Amino acid sequence: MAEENEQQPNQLPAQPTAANPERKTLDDRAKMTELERIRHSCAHVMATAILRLWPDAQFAAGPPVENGFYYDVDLKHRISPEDFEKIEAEMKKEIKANNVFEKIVVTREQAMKDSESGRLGGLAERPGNVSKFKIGNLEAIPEGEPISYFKNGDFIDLCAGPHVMRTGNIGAFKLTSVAAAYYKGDERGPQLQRIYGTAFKNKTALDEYFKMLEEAKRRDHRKIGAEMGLFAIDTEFVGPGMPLWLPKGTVLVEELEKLAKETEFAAGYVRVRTPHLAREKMYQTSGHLPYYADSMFPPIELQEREASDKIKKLEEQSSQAEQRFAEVVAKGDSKEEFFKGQDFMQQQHRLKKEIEELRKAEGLTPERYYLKAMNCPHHHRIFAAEPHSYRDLPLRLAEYGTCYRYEQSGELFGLMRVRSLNMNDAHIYCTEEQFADEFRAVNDMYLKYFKIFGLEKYQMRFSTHAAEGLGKKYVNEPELWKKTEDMVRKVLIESGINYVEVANEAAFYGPKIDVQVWSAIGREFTIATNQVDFAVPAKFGLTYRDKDNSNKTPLCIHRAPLGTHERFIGFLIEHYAGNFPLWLAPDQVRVITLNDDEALINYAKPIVAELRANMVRVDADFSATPFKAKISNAEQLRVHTMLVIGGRDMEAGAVSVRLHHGGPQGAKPKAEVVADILAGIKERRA
RNA sequence: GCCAAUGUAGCUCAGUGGUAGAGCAACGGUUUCGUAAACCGUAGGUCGUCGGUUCAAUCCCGACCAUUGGCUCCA
Repeated sequence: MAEENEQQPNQLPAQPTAANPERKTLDDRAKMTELERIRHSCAHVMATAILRLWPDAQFAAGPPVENGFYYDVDLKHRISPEDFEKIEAEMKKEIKANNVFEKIVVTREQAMKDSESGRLGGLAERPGNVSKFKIGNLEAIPEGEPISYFKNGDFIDLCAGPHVMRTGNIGAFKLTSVAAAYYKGDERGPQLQRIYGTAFKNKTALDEYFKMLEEAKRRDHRKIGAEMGLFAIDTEFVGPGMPLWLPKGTVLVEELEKLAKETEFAAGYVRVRTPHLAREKMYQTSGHLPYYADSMFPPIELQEREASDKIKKLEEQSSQAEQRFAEVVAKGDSKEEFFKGQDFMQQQHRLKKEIEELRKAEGLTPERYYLKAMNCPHHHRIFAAEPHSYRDLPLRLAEYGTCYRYEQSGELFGLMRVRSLNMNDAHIYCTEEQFADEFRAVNDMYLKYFKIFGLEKYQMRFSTHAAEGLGKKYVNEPELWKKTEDMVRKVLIESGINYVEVANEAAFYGPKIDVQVWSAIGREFTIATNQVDFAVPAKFGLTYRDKDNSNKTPLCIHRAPLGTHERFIGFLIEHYAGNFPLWLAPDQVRVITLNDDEALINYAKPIVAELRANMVRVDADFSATPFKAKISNAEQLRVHTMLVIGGRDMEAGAVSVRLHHGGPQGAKPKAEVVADILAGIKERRA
């Protein structure tokens, strides 16, 4: 299904994610590296160990993954990290035994029989404990493909291999975590326990891996964000997933917006602004509600229309009945009073029911407003606000729009996955003839940005629809799908962009191209997106007047090359490990005097003033604090450029430059230094 | 939302069934120094929240909230 282009060396190969293990072909398996074989074998050893401790365990799938391996197990006992030591001890025994991984080719009938007896994925036959997941795996093997077992010691597993020769070939391993996972990744299916581990050729490589993880933690955007005072997430008062940008983080936000505004202005975009809310009708019309409602915050409901006199009258009667009932209850407890009370109660009940029915009949359902989860419908209404001629097209509407998405609680992740987000959004309305050029221009813009940020490790992913999703996941326009997908593919091929094509991942309104990047800890994210929309403009009745005086529906390109501030900045923090280039650095320059000598301060002050007058983010440390400490403070803040001033500099009309992480650069004439700083910012030097 | 782990001062972390400590940061003072951390002192905590067990809970138990690692989902 995934059709792969040639990979550039700087791009990662497309990999099935842990979530969606594509069934490997025998060809793929033959290509498994030695490390992957070690890890796959280690998964078998782990299963062996788990069975010795809990013989009734049922195993599903246990492949090698990017940094190790896992095995999904169904087991009554909840495996927790406390159990790891026990399991690892059993694993060590199995490795020490140095059992051979023996391949046994069998018939489908034999495999089915061994599944039913519980033998597969077990140490022995387990009557009454059918290897149910192995049956599922067996059924997934195409007719004609050979069926094999791998056996180490008593453990026999349905497995196509390949493995290492002996369990003793597994050099070093460690169990790392336990998680819930659905069988075959299907939410509706049974939930299994997924035990993760990792394995390497030897202990040194294993230690190196954990050292690397520690390194990665150090550049985690959540850690650096706190250290540098970039953002805060106040879950108690603001809410989870809704970051607050602190002053220094706001610098990053505004620098990115500045970059986007300049770039988009040059590319012929116009800017618009839209509210954060819209009526329910907006999302009914756009078609988002049926596809997207789960990801949106629940609506704000307003009672806008007034009820009819008839309802008002009934409501009055109802409240009177309620009052009388209360009076009766308060008065006494005679039989007569009791029945009277019953009457009022029944009366009220009847009235309420009648009122409810009337409200429904009169269409008095409350008016609903939704927080916008995307900007496109608003932009569509901007298009609709004025009549358009083919001469106006392409019309490129840009906005850093604020959106709100109700992401599931377990999905939130620092700045990378949030509930309030600012999107580098724009919608390009164009004719079919203009489409290819516009689409290409958008791709060029991506590449321009990536160059500025030195972004080298990314993957372009072209997501197309799947026929079986038409009318459900995707708008039911089979011909339009084909046509637009062909157009996009053509542009991609023509512009020589390397990409991976993935079926059944498109937006509901059209195919898209996502740019995937990886966070410091290896998690994958879409950093930018570019989508074609051939469906929604028509739903809003958007048209332009063409040359032949007919009304036509424009195509729409959604694009967000800088993604969202939240994710993009989260990514940049990790990309630069907090050591931002001068133009982005929240603290660009700090002027530091050797001591608090008045002459030095008087020499330094005009330099600070000149830089500030040129919009440089500069501050000064003229304090009596020991000089080395002043340097250290500035380094810890990650101030990009430190201008150090002592007596020698003053006499020479110079300043000594020190760069964060770059060390002392020596003394230079102050005018030269100032000019260089200003140029570096203006050029957005790396 | 699901599974698991975690939650002690602004940060990094100790700690105990008898109502809490260290380093850094902050604040006050001393210190006058050429490229990553001077010295002394002060202040700072309902030990995530709520409930339970107990004479007594930060510690044991439960629920909830949040974060983290995964799953599902996604910019």
